[in-house]
Amino acid sequence: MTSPSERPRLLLLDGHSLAYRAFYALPVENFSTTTGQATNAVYGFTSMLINTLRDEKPTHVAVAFDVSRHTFRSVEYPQYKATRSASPDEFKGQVSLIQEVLDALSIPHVQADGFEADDVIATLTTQAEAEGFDVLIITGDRDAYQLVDPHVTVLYPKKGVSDLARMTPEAVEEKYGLTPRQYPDYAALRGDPSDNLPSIPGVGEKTASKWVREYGSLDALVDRVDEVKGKAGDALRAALPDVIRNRRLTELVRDVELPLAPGDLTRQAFDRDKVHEVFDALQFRVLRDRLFAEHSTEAAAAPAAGFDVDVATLGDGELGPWLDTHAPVGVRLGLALDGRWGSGTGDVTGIAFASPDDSVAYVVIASLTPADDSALVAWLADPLRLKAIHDAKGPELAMHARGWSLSGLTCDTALAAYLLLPGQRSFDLTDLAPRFLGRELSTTDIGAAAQLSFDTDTDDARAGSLGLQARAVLDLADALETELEERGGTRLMRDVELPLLHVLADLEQVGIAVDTDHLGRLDGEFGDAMRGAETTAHELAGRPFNLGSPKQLQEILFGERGLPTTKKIKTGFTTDAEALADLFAKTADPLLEQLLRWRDVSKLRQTVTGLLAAVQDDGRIHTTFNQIVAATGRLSSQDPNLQNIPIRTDEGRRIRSGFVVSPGYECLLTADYSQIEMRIMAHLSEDEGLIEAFNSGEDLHRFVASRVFGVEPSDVDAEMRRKIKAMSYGLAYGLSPFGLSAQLGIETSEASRLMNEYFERFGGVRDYLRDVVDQARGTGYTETMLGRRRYLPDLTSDVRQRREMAERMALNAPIQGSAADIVKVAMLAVDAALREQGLRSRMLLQVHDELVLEVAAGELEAVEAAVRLGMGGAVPLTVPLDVSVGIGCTWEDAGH
DNA sequence: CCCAAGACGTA
DNA sequence: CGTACGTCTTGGGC
Repeated sequence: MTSPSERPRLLLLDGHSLAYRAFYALPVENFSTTTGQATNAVYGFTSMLINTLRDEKPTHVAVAFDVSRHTFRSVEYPQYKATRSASPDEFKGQVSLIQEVLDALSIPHVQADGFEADDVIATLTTQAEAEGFDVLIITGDRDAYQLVDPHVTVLYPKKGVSDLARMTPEAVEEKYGLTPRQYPDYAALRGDPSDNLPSIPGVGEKTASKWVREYGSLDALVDRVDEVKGKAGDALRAALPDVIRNRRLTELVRDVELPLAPGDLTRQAFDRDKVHEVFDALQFRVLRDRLFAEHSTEAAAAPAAGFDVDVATLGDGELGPWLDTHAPVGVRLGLALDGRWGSGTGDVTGIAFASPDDSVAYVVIASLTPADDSALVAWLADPLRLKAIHDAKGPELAMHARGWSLSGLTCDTALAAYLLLPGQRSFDLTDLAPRFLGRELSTTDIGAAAQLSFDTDTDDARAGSLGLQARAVLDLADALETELEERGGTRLMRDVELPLLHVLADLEQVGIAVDTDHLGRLDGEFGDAMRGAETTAHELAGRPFNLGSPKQLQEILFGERGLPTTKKIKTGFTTDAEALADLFAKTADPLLEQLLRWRDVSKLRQTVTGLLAAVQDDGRIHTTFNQIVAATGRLSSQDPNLQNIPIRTDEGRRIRSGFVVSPGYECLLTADYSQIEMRIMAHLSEDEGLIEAFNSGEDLHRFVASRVFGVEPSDVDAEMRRKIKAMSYGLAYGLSPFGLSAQLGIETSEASRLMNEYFERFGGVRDYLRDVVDQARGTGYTETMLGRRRYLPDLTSDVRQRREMAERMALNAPIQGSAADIVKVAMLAVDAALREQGLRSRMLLQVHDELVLEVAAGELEAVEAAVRLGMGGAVPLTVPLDVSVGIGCTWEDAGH
C-alpha cells in the first residue's frame, strides 16, 4: 500500500479505442434506445468512465479522439490500418454521442489534425509528468505501454470493458520481459496485423522479445544485425526496412501542438441539466443514478460553496413577533415545509421561513402555542405577506387539511424551473441550486453539515435541513424570476401557472365521487370474462400458459401454432392488438379471438380494480394533477390516472358510469372543446381555407375533404372523410406518408399524393408547419400562443433519427402546448366565475380538452353559462372556440 | 426490490 | 417511419 499521493492525478482516455472495445463487448440488441439508436459503445464508454472517476479520483481528466484515418502515419505508410473494415453503421454516430456525454460531464475532449488519439495522450502525458502529475491512461492500444513509468500507468481493458489490467513498469516487465521503453521496439519487430504492420516470417512474439532483451534495443539490434544467426536472422535482415518503418510508426509523438495543457483539464462540476437531457435521450437511467450517487458523495468531500444559514428554532410565543419583524407586508419569504401530502390531503409538521434579511426560523407545528398558531394562520392567508415555495401544491393541500389557506404565493420555484426547462424530468432543489445559484444545497457550516448527516430525525436536524431549503428557495425564486423575465415567461407564470396551482389543489381536494357498487360489479363481470377467455384459450392451445406474457404468447403463436410472423421487435415478434387482429384476418385462428378478448377485458379489469383501490373513505377518488411533467405544457394525472378512463368502446364506457354526482348535487357537467388542435392550427397558420372551414358551419372534415378531392361537400363519402380526418389529425404530429399509409391501409404513394393534394389546397398549413421547424432550428425552441417554450437542441443533430424526432416534436409542441395554455386559462376563468357568482358547484377534472364539473342544485344554468363563457372566451382566435356541453348523473351520461 | 420492455388506455 | 402522458404485467437481475 502506498500512501495517497499529494500529486495531481491526470486521467486520459482514448475515446475511439474504448468506444470500439465497448461496441464489440456489448451486444447492440441490449443497448439501444426505443427509437432504435444503438448505444452500446456510448454505454460501455460512459460506464467505464464513471467507474474510473469513482475509483481513481483524478483531479484532472480529458478524453482524446482521432480526427480521421488520415495521419502522418498513413502519409508515411499508406497501408497503415488499411485492412480495417469500415465502421459498422451501428457504431457511426456513437462517437458524437460520447462527446455529448463528455460535454454534459464537463470533461474536455482533445484531438489534433493528422495525429491519433494516442499521440495526443503521449503529448499530454509528457507535459503533465514534467509538471509533477501522476498520469493514468485508459486505452485499448498497447502502443501506449511505451509511456509507462513510475508516474504513468496504463489501464488496459483485458476482457470486455469492465476488467482493466494495471500496467505499471513492473507489470510490463512481467508480461513481456521488457521495459516500457523497449515495448515499441518489440512491437515493431513483431508487427501488428490490426494496424497492417508487416511481421517477419518466422518471427513471433517470443523471438521479438528475446532479441530486444538480448540487444537492449532495436537500434542496437540493427547495428549488429549481421550477428543474428539462423533463418530468423536472414528473415530479419530481409525485412529490415519494414521493421525500421514499423518502429517509426509505433513511436508515439510527444509534442503535438494542442489547444489545452494539463493545467486546463481540472475536473469541473457536471452540467446537471445537460446530464439529464443527454442521459434521458440515451435512456441511461441506471447510469445516471450511479453518476449522481457517486458525484454527490464527492461533492460533500469537495469544498463546494454552500449556503450560509443559521436557523433559529422558535420557542413558545416567538413565531408571531418573528413574522412581524422578518416577514412584514411586501417582503417575500422562502418557505420549506415538512410533512406529507398527496391524494388531495396531507399534513404539515414543520415549517422553515427564510427572510431576505438573512434570518431563518423554524417551527414545529405540534408545539405551537395558540397565539403562534393564529399568527401563522393569519400570515399564511395574508395576500400581502409574500411567499415562495418549492412545488407548493402538495404543501398547500397539507395546509388545507389543517383548515389553513395560502395566499400571497408569488413564486413556486419548481413551476418556474419547469417553465425554464420544460423537458427536464425532475426539479429537485438539490439540482436547481447548483444550476441557478452556483451553490450546492449544503451549508457552509461544517458542524451543521456533519450533524445533518448523522441524525436526520431530531428537531435540530430538521431545522437545519429545512432552513437550508427555505433559504435556497428564497434565492432561487429571485434567480428564476430574472431568468423567466428574460425569456418572456413572466406572464405565463404569474397569470396562468401560479393561479392554476391553487385551482388544481382544489380539484384534488374535492375529488370525484365513485359508485363503488357499480365498479365492484364491473370488476366481477370483467373478471369472469377474463377467466372465460383464458380457459378457452388454454383449451385451444392445448396447455395452460400465461396470457399476459408476450414471451409465452410468441412461443405458442409462432412456435407451436406456426402462425405467420408479425412485425419484428427487440424480443422477437410483436403480439400487439393490431398484429393479432391482422393475424386473425389471415388465419381465422380462434385462439387469436380469445387472446384479443382477454386483452380487452383484462385491461378494463385492471383499470376498474385500480380505481376501486383508489377510492378513499369519503367515497371519492382524489387524483394528483402534475403541473410540471409534460414537456408541452399539458397537465398529467396520476394515482390514479383519470385522464385515460376508457371511452371508445361500450364496455369501456361502463367504467365512466362509475363516476357519479354526489349527494347534494344535481348532476355532472362535461364541457369539451371540439377540434381545438385544428382550430389552433387554423389560427396559427392563418390558412384561409381552414379558417373558412371553421366559420362556414360545415363539418370540418367534410369541408376539408371537399376541397382536397374537389367535390361538393355533399358528395364527400365516408371513406373520403375518414382519410382526411386522419390526415388532419396526423399533421399536428408530423405524420409521414408512410405513417398515413399504414394507418389508412393504403399505398404509400397514394398517401403521398393525398398529402400533396392537401397541402396544395391548404398552403397556409404547409407553410406554417415548415416555418415552425425552421424557426425552432434557428432559435432552439418552439413557442406556444402564451409564450411557453420548448427547447429542442436535437433539431441540429447530425443523427438523422434524433433530428427528425425533434422536428416532429417541434411541429406538435406549439399546437398541443397552445391547447394546453387555452384550457388552463379556461380553468381559471371558470373557477373565477364560480367564485364571483358565489356558486357551490365545483370543477372536478381536466382531461386535456375537457372539464368535468359537479353542479349544485339549482345552479345548472349559471354553471353552463360560466363554462361556455370561460372556455369559449379563454383566448381570442381567428376561428371560434366551440364548446360542447353534456349533462348527466354519471360521467358517461354527461358525455356526448 | 428494482428495472426494462411490451402492451394499451386517454387527448 | 405520429405527439403527449401513466399504469399494469412479465421476467430478468440484484
